[in-house]
Amino acid sequence: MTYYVTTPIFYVNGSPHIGHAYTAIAADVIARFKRLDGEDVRFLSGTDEHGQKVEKAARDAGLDPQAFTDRVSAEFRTMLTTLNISNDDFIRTTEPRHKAGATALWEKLFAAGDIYLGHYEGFYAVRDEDFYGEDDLTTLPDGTRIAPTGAPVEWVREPNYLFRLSAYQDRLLAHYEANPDFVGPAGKRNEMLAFIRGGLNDLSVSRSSFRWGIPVPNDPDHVMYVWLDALANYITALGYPAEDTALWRFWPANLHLVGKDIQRFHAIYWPAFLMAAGLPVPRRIFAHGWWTIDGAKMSKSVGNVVDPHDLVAKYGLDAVRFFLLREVPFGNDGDFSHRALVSRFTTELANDLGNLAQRFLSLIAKNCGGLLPEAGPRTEADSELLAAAEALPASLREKIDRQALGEAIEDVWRVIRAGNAYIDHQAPWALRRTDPPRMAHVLRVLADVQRIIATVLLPFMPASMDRMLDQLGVPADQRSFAALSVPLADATKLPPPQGIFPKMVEDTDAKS
RNA sequence: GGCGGCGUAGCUCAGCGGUAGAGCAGGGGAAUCAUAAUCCCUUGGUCGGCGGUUCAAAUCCGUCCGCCGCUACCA
Repeated sequence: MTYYVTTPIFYVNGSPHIGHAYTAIAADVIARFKRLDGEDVRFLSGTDEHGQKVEKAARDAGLDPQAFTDRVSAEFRTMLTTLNISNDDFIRTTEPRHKAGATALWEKLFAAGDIYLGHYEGFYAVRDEDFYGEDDLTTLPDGTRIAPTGAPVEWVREPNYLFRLSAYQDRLLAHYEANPDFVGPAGKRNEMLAFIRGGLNDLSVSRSSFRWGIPVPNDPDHVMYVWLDALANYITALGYPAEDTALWRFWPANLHLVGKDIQRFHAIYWPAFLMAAGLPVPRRIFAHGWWTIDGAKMSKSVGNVVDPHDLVAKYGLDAVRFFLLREVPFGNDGDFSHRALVSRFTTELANDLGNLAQRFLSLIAKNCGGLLPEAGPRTEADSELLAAAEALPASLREKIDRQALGEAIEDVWRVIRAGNAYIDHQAPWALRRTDPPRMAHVLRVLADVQRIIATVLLPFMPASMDRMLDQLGVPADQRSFAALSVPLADATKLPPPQGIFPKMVEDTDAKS
């Protein structure tokens, strides 16, 4: 089975922050999980590089738009590398393949009669080069209206191409009805439905007030409005309009992962564009929440914007990946703080998971000559623990399929806690005297359980769990769910145990 | 204003018709293999207020209070 998962393409008018990192990590976990589960996976990320804001940001930076986007796009690529994101492709909307595909999509919609020449009108602030809604405006005592920025606005009317969104209201509703899982989380789905039921207006899909965009076919005065351009990336990266290529098998996407602020574009406009183009729509769109920092909204003016590179440098990549997905039910908003991260790391990674491995591995090293012990007859307690571990791949699959990443981690932790209880109750250090074969068996049960734990956690913490599997003597080509059915060879030589998650040393003088 | 959601132990949350649960934090004990890490037991809640339906309500309905989201062209 194919599985196609995407991040949004990141808008290059600013540098990467924790929000971008969050989307990328979550999508990466899902992509890695599906690969581990034997699926044929395509994982796409990229950058969204057109539009007035980019044009302006480039001008402010004293660069031409292409040079500017080259630079910022590279920052996002670097972020993905830093975060160990396993995307198969990275698309930029300024690439020829994208421009060609987006142009083809436009032509298709135009030919179908769903794009027509009309006009867009609204309150426009020349100083801000931006349109404003009536609700945003303030009327001064002398009757002039001003934007929130203080800039005076005027009513302008601009010729524009419009997309016949209104014609798709019923088809969208029917699709939502027939596919209850089309949009997640459920609350967001209701918002989308309410929006559609409220009536859809046609959508302006071109602009003539700036130049930095893909030219509208046969009308060079216009460029495509950024959303039509941007959303098309999900198919242009598969080679659209060519539908006979090897990559096209991945369409429709299984999952568009997005931030909650851009959900409407993905859950309403994008399916309508696809319907108009005669293409199947994505199977699911899931919106995740936002992070506050120490309880405060992240903003440039407050100066609390978190740079992913700084986080990784300070805490280590897998600690960050784990924290972001563990701390909060996926889909909810969360709060990031040093204290919370360190607490999660210490109790769950160091004490629960890391220490469990260290406990039985050091016993194997000392009492079994560092060789993986043989299994013996099972007691009820053995079977119970093993069964709980063996159930993990299936239970995680179900949770990953509804993007319940936090619940998936919780499932694993239940087994980890059971593992710590098991080793305490079995007390292999006492069996060493009284019943050495039973001791060997207990240690083997723990090794087998830990192997499953480390395997199912690979998508979340790839580098750390690879090291844990090294410690368990699992060959590099035996790290998949399918491989779990093949037991490790008895007497496999294990390397000397080494802590995977050494505790973070708190800087007691952090203020200086 | 309209539509929707939430309010459960100190904290973060699960439960969504059958007389309250998890993790963390707090208290007591055990063990000593281990990153002084673990395990066992335990304190703690009139499940936002008030009414109603029901043999039975965090769980359904109404209402009030308090938060939050969406309400179109702004990634």
